Amino acid sequence: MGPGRRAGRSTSRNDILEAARARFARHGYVGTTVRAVAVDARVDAALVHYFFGTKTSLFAAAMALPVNPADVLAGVLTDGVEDLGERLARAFLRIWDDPAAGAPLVGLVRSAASHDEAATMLREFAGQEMLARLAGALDDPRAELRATLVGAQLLGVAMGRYVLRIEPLASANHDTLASALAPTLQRYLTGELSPRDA
Amino acid sequence: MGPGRRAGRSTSRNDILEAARARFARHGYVGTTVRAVAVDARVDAALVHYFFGTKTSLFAAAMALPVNPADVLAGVLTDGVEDLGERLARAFLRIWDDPAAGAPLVGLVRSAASHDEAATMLREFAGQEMLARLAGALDDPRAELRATLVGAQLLGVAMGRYVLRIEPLASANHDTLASALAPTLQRYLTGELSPRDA
DNA sequence: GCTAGATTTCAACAACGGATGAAAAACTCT
DNA sequence: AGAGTTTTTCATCCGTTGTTGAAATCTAGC
Repeated sequence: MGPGRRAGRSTSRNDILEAARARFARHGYVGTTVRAVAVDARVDAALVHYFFGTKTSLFAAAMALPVNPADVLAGVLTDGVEDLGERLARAFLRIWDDPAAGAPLVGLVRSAASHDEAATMLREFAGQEMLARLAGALDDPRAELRATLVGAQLLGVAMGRYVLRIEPLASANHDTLASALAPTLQRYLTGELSPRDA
Repeated sequence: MGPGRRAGRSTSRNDILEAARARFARHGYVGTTVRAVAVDARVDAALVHYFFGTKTSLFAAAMALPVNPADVLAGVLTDGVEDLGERLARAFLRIWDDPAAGAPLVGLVRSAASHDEAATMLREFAGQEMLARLAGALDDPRAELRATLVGAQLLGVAMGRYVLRIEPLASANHDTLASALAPTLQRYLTGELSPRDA
């Protein structure tokens, strides 16, 4: 093709971002190469560096979410604690089932498993930001443990349904799943943690 | 040091295995290099290949579990379905809290997130072997969905407590956690999946 | 049309990773 | 003691990766 700018408006920056999101979601941070992203975007590898500098900042740019989950959580928390389990389950599934938000999240989780920087990213974000806020809304001596139990259940669904795609969980109906999860979350949030408490 | 065999009995093969387990558990398959394993084992990189051939078979050897979880599950399943949630939760935590079995499992999960071969390994093993057996013990039209819900909850605990080490889940007491999880698992196994079923 | 800036490829480098072949040293068995 | 086997390092190969510098081509403002 030869060097030099192409005629017309350039979509390269966006092509690269989309290709990067797909790669990171499928192969994680370490398993994704700048060159492979460039091939997917039909672009030279140097262009990736021209737009984004280093691989790490490309990752950061690609993992930027269209919605801020902390805001979604804040919205869910305003309506009190009574139906919280149900509303939480539905909001969670809605975000993850949306490809625009789901792909970066899958990439983040995949990368967090084997890349320290991504793990820190996820921990600070999900841990400090979201779990702390959830625990703050609870008013219970074991609020933090309750919040992490909720987090563990949702993380498990994220792994099984969206990352590993285990059937029939991966294809399960949105409502069916929400109904199954809601009582679990509600018990972790406000119910008796151990049967002997009753 | 110079080439040639060292005096006395050699522990190198085992040193390499232990170093590999630790590396795979911390950095996953892709993030672990044969050279780093060799350094940890205080051995030349070529020796790793001498003993284990390829990196993939080193991984397979390092991920071999001291106990077969499928057997543990079979044992748990013999005593009927009444207290199954409680027994399942305890057996799960017992295995993962044991370092000898826990390290390979953490390595497997970490690697599964970003390495296709490890993902297949985990899927075939946990999916076909364990979830199918669990579903088979259930006698319910939605047995498979129930089994994967149990799997998702346990996978979430594995990720949060052992892989990402999110507090206070990571340091939570064994019994406290088992008590909190047992009702969830029991409901997924034999309870009403959706509140409207009642 | 000229000039400044933006976009694009090419070529290359330095580091790293998995893997191999050869040679050296120790052990085993007769 | 000698032959064969096992363990060990060294040197090296070859492919891959992140990254950079230079040059070429297009667009925009004057």
